[in-house]
Amino acid sequence: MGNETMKIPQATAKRLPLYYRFLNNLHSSGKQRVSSAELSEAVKVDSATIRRDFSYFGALGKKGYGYNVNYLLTFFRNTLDQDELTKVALIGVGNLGTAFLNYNFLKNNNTKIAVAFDVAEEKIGSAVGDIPIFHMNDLEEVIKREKIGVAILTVPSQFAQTITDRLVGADVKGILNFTPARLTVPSSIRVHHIDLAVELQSLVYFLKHYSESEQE
Amino acid sequence: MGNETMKIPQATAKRLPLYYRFLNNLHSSGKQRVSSAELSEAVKVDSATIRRDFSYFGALGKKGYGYNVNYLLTFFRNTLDQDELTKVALIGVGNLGTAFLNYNFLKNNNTKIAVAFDVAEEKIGSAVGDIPIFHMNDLEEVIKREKIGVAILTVPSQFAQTITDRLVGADVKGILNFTPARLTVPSSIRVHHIDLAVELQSLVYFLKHYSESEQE
DNA sequence: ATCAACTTGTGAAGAAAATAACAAAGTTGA
DNA sequence: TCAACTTTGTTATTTTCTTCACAAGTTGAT
Ligand SMILES: NC(=O)c1ccc[n+]([C@@H]2O[C@H](COP(=O)([O-])OP(=O)(O)OC[C@H]3O[C@@H](n4cnc5c(N)ncnc54)[C@H](O)[C@@H]3O)[C@@H](O)[C@H]2O)c1
Ligand SMILES: NC(=O)c1ccc[n+]([C@@H]2O[C@H](COP(=O)([O-])OP(=O)(O)OC[C@H]3O[C@@H](n4cnc5c(N)ncnc54)[C@H](O)[C@@H]3O)[C@@H](O)[C@H]2O)c1
Repeated sequence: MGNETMKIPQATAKRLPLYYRFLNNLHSSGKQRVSSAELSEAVKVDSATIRRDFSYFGALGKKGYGYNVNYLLTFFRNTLDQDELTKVALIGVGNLGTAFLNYNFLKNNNTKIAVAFDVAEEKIGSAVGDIPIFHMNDLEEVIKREKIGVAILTVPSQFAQTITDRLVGADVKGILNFTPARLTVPSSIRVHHIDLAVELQSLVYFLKHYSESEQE
Repeated sequence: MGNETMKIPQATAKRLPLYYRFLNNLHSSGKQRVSSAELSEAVKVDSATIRRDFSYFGALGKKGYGYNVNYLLTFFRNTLDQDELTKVALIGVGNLGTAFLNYNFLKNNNTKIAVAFDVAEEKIGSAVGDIPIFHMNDLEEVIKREKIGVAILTVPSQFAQTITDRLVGADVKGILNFTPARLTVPSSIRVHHIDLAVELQSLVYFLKHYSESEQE
């Protein structure tokens, strides 16, 4: 109930960046106020869930009025630490890695891919955009020097665990893992798996076994 | 309880492809039997959850023994329809789209990206690997001709909804959406959102607000 | 044969998340 | 100023998912 230090539910935490993005859209389009019902339509989350999510941070809205877009936006910018930059390393500049380097994660964003690593000699020393590519030999040194806190893993899966161990040793706290490998890490390290093949497979499973019925 | 037509929990369904993949690994490495505890260590899912998941399909294991890898593998191959190919279309052959086309989703897999679409003239008519790139003008015709059931969306977000409407019109039943747009679809269509920016943001949020505590 | 060691499958409990429903408060327009 | 309307914040309820814990069956060594 508005206690900033209280831990909010994980499900809520995962929706916050989504809310933030849509509030930015609303702001850009000049909208001054918004109701949970409107927001619900835009982000496809039940309006009661949205009100509940917001309520963990206190009373952000006004009865009979809704939410003030500017106020909410400022609030979330602070809550999501949008003004504090988290530097990210990308390991494995292949198909997927290159796509991420080319993409600008920085739009309305508090994260930046600052450095990349690979083992392919022809890539070392070059850069994608303004992101330099280093050799894996320099991993620990560069990560510590650049104060990298998060790594994106896009290497062949058989190397994922070894590299993870090195990242943990270099004090990286969070890993976004795109390889199919399930990583073993100390409990203080947070890993988010994004398993594209599993996503596609499970979509197909749902289509075959749940058709003509509910949406997720 | 072993009734094949019963709908299993969604959370379970999302884990099935993961189990299948690891069973394949075990099989390849010549393992004959496996316990829920071993599997748990490999896929990072609580062993009770694994036993519960399997139990929705009946009694697949043996007390005191565990599970027979071959039997389980065959069972899941059927359950996941691994022998029936689902053809997939990819829309938007840019950074991300090209990475997916280059990647072989087909390994141990029942899905295949069969066709791709774009609007950039220089890409039309060419191919990535064996996947031809068509013009968006031909979307409906090609999708119907090729009997495409699933689409992967990797276009700029402002075009996502319009293209989605066309996909729905062309009888596509499932969409894997990589754009930040939240799509409006009839309830018979299933959409899985993979929002990479949100994943990165929420990872950062967890690191700042949940550190020194539980894993996901 | 016997028995200690394993490991499943599941009932029961617990935890987390989503949704319903509505009193209370504020807004809007006449 | 007031009445009709809107919309929040929250309490209660429901749903979904996870985990515990253990009886019961199976194995494998002796
Ligand atoms: N591309 C996709 O669409 C896709 C889809 C699903 C999953 N994945 C997974 O993502 C990962 C990367 O896929 P990709 O298609 O980009 O592969 P890729 O082969 O194109 O790229 C891998 C890159 O990692 C580099 N690399 C190899 N060994 C390394 C090491 N020890 N240290 C650092 N870098 C090393 C390679 O030089 C290469 O640049 C794989 O694990 C793959 O399973 C990719
Ligand atoms: N690349 C990433 O790392 C990344 C990360 C997160 C999200 N995304 C999202 O994925 C989507 C694609 O990103 P990208 O980096 O590949 O972009 P991109 O610009 O490299 O590729 C987009 C492709 O879509 C094509 N296209 C444009 N309009 C089209 C239309 N009307 N119909 C069909 N094709 C059309 C373009 O010709 C281009 O080939 C975007 O919505 C982006 O927000 C990408």
